[in-house]
Amino acid sequence: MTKTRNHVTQSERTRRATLRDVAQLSGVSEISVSRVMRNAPSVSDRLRSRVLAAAGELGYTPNRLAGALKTSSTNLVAVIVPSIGNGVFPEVLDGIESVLADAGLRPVLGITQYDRAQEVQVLRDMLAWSPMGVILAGTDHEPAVTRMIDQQGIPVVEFMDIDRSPMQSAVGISNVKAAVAVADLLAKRNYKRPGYIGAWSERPDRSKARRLAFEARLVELGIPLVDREIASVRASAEVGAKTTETLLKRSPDIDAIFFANDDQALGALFYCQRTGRKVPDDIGIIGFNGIEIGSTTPTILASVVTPRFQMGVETAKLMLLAASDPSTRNVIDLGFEIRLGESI
Amino acid sequence: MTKTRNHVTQSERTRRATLRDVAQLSGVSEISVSRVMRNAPSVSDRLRSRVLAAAGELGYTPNRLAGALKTSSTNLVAVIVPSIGNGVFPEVLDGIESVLADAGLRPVLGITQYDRAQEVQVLRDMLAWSPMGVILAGTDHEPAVTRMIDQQGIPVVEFMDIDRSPMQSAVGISNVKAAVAVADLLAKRNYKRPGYIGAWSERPDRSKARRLAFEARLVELGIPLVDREIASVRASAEVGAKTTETLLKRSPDIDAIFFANDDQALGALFYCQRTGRKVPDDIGIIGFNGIEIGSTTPTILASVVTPRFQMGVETAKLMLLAASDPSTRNVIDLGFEIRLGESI
DNA sequence: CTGTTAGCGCATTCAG
DNA sequence: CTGAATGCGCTAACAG
Repeated sequence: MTKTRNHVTQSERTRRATLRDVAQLSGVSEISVSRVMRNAPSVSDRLRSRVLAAAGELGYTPNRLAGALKTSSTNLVAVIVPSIGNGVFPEVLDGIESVLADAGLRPVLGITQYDRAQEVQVLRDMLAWSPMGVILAGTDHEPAVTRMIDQQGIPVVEFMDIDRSPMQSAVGISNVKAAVAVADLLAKRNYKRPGYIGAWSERPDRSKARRLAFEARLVELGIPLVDREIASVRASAEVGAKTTETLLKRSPDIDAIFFANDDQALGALFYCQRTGRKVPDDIGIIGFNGIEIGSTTPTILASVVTPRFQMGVETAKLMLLAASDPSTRNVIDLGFEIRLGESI
Repeated sequence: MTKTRNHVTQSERTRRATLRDVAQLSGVSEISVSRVMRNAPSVSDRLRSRVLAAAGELGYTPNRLAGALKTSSTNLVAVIVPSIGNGVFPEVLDGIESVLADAGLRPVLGITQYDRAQEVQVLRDMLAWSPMGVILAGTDHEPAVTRMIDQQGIPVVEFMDIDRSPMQSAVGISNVKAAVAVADLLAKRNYKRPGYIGAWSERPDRSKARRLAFEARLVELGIPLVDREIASVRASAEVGAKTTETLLKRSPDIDAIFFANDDQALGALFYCQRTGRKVPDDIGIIGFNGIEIGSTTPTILASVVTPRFQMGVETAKLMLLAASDPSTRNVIDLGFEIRLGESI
């Protein structure tokens, strides 16, 4: 009669309800409760309602650890990004989360601080939870990353740039194309002495790839780069002002600057305003990312506008697709748009 | 001799290695492998190295689902915030993650879109994973939230404001004190006709509480609020410019505006600059949060600077403390600082 | 220091 | 449509 379970000595008040509790209260088998909770087919309405009543009474919540152990599949998605405090990743994450949430999936967050070794660590830790998929920033990873993901046999979607070929699928823009487009724009606007400013020692590498493409194109156009300045610290408006000052002091004849990000570009814009340099007459400024504030400044900031939220959305959609069809191999180029603004 | 496990029919190539595999290869018991993997005490160096060799060879990774099912404890922390795309939360999250990561804990992300019902849903879903703790934004939640967390008996830390009493512990600033300080500042600077601008229909409630405290204090000071404008959409610089235009058209004699956020305040600053209004001579502007760009504008934006990264750090630290001592009940007031800038 | 036993809570067989 | 048996992979609690 009574189930073989007499060690009910421990304080029952605090114990979480299980399938068995619901089964006993409603007088059905555990498996029937399981079926009801999962909305599995083949359950009579009568049984269903009895079970739901009992579950409600006990405040039963399925223990996903147990379910996942059995099925070895979870609704967790490992999302690994280099940073989160500022910059572009929060907006991408927002897009990712909005799609995942609608599909009943949960992002588990990992941050690498732009450190490839940390990416491996974080991924290893997350894979121990058997996530149903992995989302990574960039397409440049340690071999161990590829190996570990292959071994688990789960989908992976990489987002940001699509200049390298991804492990499976990727969503992003071509940084090379963007760099070329900016160089072409500078040429078209008759700038002759271009400069470049970056930050954070060009972490991640894709910003360096972008710069190299920019410089290469300038050479082709016959207006080679005059000078560049790469800050060692993270990008910010203040750093933008400082690097601009440094660069212009060293190479006063620079007539346009391409910035690796809008934070620095805005700092430069304000710096020029304070020091009486006319933008774009004395110096042209163009940034990267197209952050919102730049479109409201008295001199609207020129910038390469990247579709960050949408990038997250498409990334998550691709994850969903790959979940239902593991053979999915897509590369989605979302393209970019150049906001000309008034600073170039 | 051979373990009772002869259904090794399924493709072995793809199966993930388990404790048993490592145990068999290294010729020890499963529990010994377990102890080695967890760095448990009482393991001889010889055994340890043998096990590690075998584990390495097999590429063994512990399955945390199984471990967690057994111990009913995880290294997951549910982190639930209203939004992530912009604003203050990414920076707080950054602080949270940095501390959690060092402690071997992983944030699982939930986003509520400022919807209390969604907060309940998301929390319920996350609790099914038996997180070791919960971190929530704000101190205003559905009763179900409190009930569910109490029932699980896990620590919860709330961050942002500390004007209400928290479920257990909280980290943040007093929005009331901040509002009073701004009102006092306006009085001291001899502004007589103050206005207020907010956005997003005052979601979350704490921004409304801040406004009400601001208005109440103004009455005490004898300079009651002249007019206010609350946008229904999310805050942005563009919205800041528009709401400012609306407000000033309706109440042209306003001589200072307190903004619910710096995005709108910056938009206002640029708007005034474009339309020839002198800041702060014609109109004073003060924002909220102290975002970095505001400190580099030609007219430096006055703002209430909130310690967002540190808020995340202290929140996570409190979570760690509560994990080791469940009786922890702390409220940490991080305070704020008013950056006077040049706009007020 | 090392091993044996016995589940954690659920879902996949396979029978009725 | 419903149920009984079995084990996912790991680890506490005990031996030895």
